[in-house]
Amino acid sequence: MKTKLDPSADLSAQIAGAIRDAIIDGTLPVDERLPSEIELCEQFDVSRSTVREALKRLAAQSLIRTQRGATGGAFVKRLNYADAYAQQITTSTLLLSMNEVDFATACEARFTLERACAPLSAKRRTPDHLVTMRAEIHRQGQSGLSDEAFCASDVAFHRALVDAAHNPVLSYQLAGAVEAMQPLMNMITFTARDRDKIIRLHTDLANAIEQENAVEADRVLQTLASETNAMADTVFTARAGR
Amino acid sequence: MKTKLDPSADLSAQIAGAIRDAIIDGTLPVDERLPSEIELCEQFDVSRSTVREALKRLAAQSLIRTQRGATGGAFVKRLNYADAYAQQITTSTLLLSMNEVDFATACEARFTLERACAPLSAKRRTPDHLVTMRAEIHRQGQSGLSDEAFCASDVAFHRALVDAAHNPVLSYQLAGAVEAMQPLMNMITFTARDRDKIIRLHTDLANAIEQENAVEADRVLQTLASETNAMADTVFTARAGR
DNA sequence: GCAAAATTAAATGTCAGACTTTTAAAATTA
DNA sequence: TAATTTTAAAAGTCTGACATTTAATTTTGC
Repeated sequence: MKTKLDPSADLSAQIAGAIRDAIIDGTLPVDERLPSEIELCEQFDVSRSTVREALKRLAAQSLIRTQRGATGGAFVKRLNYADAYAQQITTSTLLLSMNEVDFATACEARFTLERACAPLSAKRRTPDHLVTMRAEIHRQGQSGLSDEAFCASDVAFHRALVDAAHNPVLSYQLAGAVEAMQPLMNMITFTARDRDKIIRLHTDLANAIEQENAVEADRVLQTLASETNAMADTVFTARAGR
Repeated sequence: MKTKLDPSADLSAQIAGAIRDAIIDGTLPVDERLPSEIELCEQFDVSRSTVREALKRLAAQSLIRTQRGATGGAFVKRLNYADAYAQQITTSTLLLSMNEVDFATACEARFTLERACAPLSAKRRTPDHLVTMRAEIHRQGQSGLSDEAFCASDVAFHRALVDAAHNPVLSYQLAGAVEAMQPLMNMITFTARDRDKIIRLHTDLANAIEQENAVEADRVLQTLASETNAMADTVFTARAGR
C-alpha cells in the first residue's frame, strides 16, 4: 500500500484506488484496521482533508467502516449481502433510467434471468417462500390498490420466487434485475383486466412451484413475460398516439 | 433537495444521501449542475469540507462528475455501462471472497445465469462474437499458458458468449457473475487433462452457438458446470487431505 | 476593427490548524 | 473491589488560506 497510480486523477481518488486495490487483492483482510488518518497523511504525504475524502469514497462503496473513539479508526468492512443488494439496485436502476433502455430489453433481461432461477426454486422451495408468494398474490387482488403498491407487491412476489432457489449469490444477482424494473413498471397503468391476468399467472406460478413443476413454471414465466411486454406496448403506443 | 434525513449518520453521509435520492427519483436530471460547493454549504448549513466529503461519496458511486475551472462544478453523471460493469464486478468479487461463499454455490449461480443467456445467444450471435470465442479457445490450447492466463481467457470466452445475446442489460448483469468467479477459479490448478476437457467443451459450445442450436448449447453448459464442480472438488479435497 | 495576448473571476483541489465529539482504557476514589 | 473520574486517541467538523484549472473578459498590438 505504498505506491499509487494514475497521476491524472485527484489525489483522493488515487489514494482511494490504492487502498481499494489492496482490499480487493487481499493485502488488507476483512476487519483489518487501516492506519489512522494522521498516519495515512504521512504515508501518502498529503493533508488530512485529502485522506478523509479518500476514505469517504471507500465508505461510499461499503469497502470500509469507520469508528470513532479511542480504539476507533477505519476498518476493512466485510461486504454483506444487504449492502451489496443496495448497491446493485441503485446501479441497475440508474443504468436503466438514464440510458433510455427500452422496456422490451429490460423486460427480456429480467424474465430470462428469472426463468433460469425457476427450476431451482421449484426443486428447493420451502413453505415460507410459498407463504410469501401467496400473501403477495392476495394483496394484489385487493381493490383500491395503487399502481405503485401493485408494482411493489409484484416485486416482492418475484423476489420470493427467486429467494426460493436458496442460492444467495443468485438472489443477489437477480435483486438488481427485478427491482430495477420497478420504475419502468410504474410507468404502466394496469387496467383491472391486466391485474386479473397477472394475478392469475402469479397463482399458476405459485402452484407450479409448490408442485415442484419446473416445466410449468417456465411456461408461466414465458407467458408472463410476453403479457408484460404486450401491456407495456399498449400503454406506450396509446401514449404516443396522444 | 432541501431536507435531509437519518440524523444518526455523519453529516456528509446525510447530504450525500439527500442528493443521491434526488438523482434517483429524477429531481436532478442527467447533466444538471449541482449548486457550487459554497452554495451547498449554505443550503445544508455545513462547512465546505463536509460538503466535499459528501460529493466524493457521490463521485465514488459514479453518480456525479466534477469539472474544475470557471464553468466547472459537479454534474449529475449519466451512468454508463462501463462504470456500471466495474462497480458490479468489484461488488460481486468482494461479496464472494469475503463471505466464504462456497465454490459450488457461486458456480451454480454463474452457470444458471449463463444457461439462461445461451438460447438468446444462439439465436442472435453475430460473426464477431464467434470469432472472439474461437480466438479464446485457440489461446486456451497454447502450451506454457499460466493458470491465471487460462482463467482470464475463460472469462473472455464466456463474456463473448453472453454478449452474443445482444442484450446490454443482460451483459451487465452477467458481467458480475462471470468475472467474480475468476478469483475462485484462480484457486484451482488445472491439469493438462482438465484443460483439454474444458477446451473440448468450449469448442462444442461455440459450434452449438454457431449452428443456433440452443438445446445443444444448454447441454454443453450443463456438462461444463458439473465438470467445473468436479475439478474444484478434486483440488479442494486434495488440498484438505494434505 | 480584429486577432492575439494578458487579465480576471469562478470553481474545484489542496493544505494547515483548531476545535468537537465519541469511545475505551487508565487512573483515581470510595 | 467496584464505581467514578480522568485521560488520550481517533474520527467528525469548522475556518481560512492558497493552488490550479478553465472560460470569459479585457487589454494590447497591429
